[in-house]
Amino acid sequence: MSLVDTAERLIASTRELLWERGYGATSPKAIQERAQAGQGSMYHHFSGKPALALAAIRRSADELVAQVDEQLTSSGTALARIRAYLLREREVLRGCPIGRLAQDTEIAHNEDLRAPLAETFEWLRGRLAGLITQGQADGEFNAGLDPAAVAAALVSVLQGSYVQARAAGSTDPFDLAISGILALLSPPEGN
Amino acid sequence: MSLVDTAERLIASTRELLWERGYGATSPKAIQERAQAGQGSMYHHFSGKPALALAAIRRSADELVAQVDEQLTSSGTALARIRAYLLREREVLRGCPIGRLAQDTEIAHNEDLRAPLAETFEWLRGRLAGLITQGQADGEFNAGLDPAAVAAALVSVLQGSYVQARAAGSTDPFDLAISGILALLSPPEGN
DNA sequence: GTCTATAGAGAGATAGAC
DNA sequence: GTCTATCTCTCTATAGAC
Repeated sequence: MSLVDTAERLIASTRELLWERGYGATSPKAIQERAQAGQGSMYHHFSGKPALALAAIRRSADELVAQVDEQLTSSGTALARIRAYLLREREVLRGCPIGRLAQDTEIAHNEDLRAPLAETFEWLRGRLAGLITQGQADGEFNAGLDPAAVAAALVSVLQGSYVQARAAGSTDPFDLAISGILALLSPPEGN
Repeated sequence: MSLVDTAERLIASTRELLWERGYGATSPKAIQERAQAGQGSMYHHFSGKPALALAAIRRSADELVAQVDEQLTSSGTALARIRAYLLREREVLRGCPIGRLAQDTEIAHNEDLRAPLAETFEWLRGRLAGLITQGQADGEFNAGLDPAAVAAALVSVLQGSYVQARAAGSTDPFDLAISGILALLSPPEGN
C-alpha cells in the first residue's frame, strides 16, 4: 500500500500533465505511467479521461483559490497586499495551471470542464475588487475607479503576462508588465 | 485551377485550424480536407506538419502586425489611438490567433515555431511604448511612467482578457478589464 | 502536381482473468 | 482493485502510380 491511494496518485499525475501539456496531449497511458498505476486501475477509479480530468481541474482550482486567499488575507494595506500578490514567486514559464486550460479547445467547449475555470476567475475578481474597495476607503486608490473593472484588469495583467513570457521564452515581459500595472495603480505622484 | 493556388489554400486552412484547435489538435488530414487538397498535394508543397505550421504562423503574425500598425497609425492623440485599439471590434471568444499559440507546449518548446510569436509581441510592445512616449511629451500621461512597462501591461491586459473571457464563456470579463485599464491609464481626475 | 495504398505508432477504451 | 490482451480509430508520413 502506497503513501497515498491510487485515485489520489492518478489525480496528482493528471494535474501535472494538464499543466504541462494541456488536455488533448495528456494521454491515459502517460497519466498511468506517472501515477505508477495500470490501465485497469485507472478505469476502475474513473470512468475515463474526461472524468479524471474534471477531478484534477477541480482540485487545482480549489488549491489555487485557497492559496491566493491566504496570501491576500495577510496583514498590511490593501495596496501592499495586492503588490505582494502580483510580485510573489511564480513559475512564470510554466504558466498558470488554471489560465492555461482556458486556451484548450476541448476544455473551453465543455461546460463541465470549463466551470471550475469560470468559478476560479470569478472568485479572484471578486476578492481583488473587495481589496480595492477597501483601499479606496483608506484613500490609497482613486475613489472614481470601478473596483470590479480594476480587479478584472489586474487578473488580465497576470494572465497576459504569462502569455507574453511563454511567447518570448523569457520572464522579462512578465516582470515588465507587472511593474507597469503597479505604476499605474499607484503613480509616484499625481497624474 | 482554383482562384488561389494549393499552397496558399493549405496555409489558409492551417491558420484557421491553429487558431481554432492549436497545434497538437490540428491534423494533416483536417488541413487537407479544409483546403480541398489531397495528402500527396500537401506533402508535395510542404515537408510535413511543422513546416506548414511555421508558414501559417508567420503569415498570421505578419498580418496581425500590419493590421495593428495601420490602426495605431491613424490620426488623433496617442491616448485616443490606444483607446481605439483596445476598444476595437474583436472576436473575443476565439481568442488571439497569436497569443493562443503561446500556450501550446509543442510551439512554446520549438524555437522555430515560437520565434514569430516572440517577434510579434516584441514589436507590439515597442510600438505602444513609442505612442506612450509621445503621449507623455504631449502631457497626456504621467511623465514618471516607464513607457516600456506600461506598454507591456497593455499587451498583457489584452491577452489576459481573452483568457478570462474563454474561461467564463462570455465576453463580459474582457470588456470589464479593458474599461479597468483605460480608467487607470487616464483617470477621471488626479489620483 | 496530385492520387491512392500502405504502414508503424499511439490514443482511448473494453473484456475477462486473477 | 489490479492485470494483461485485444480492439478500433486516428495520426503522420512514405511509396509509387498517374
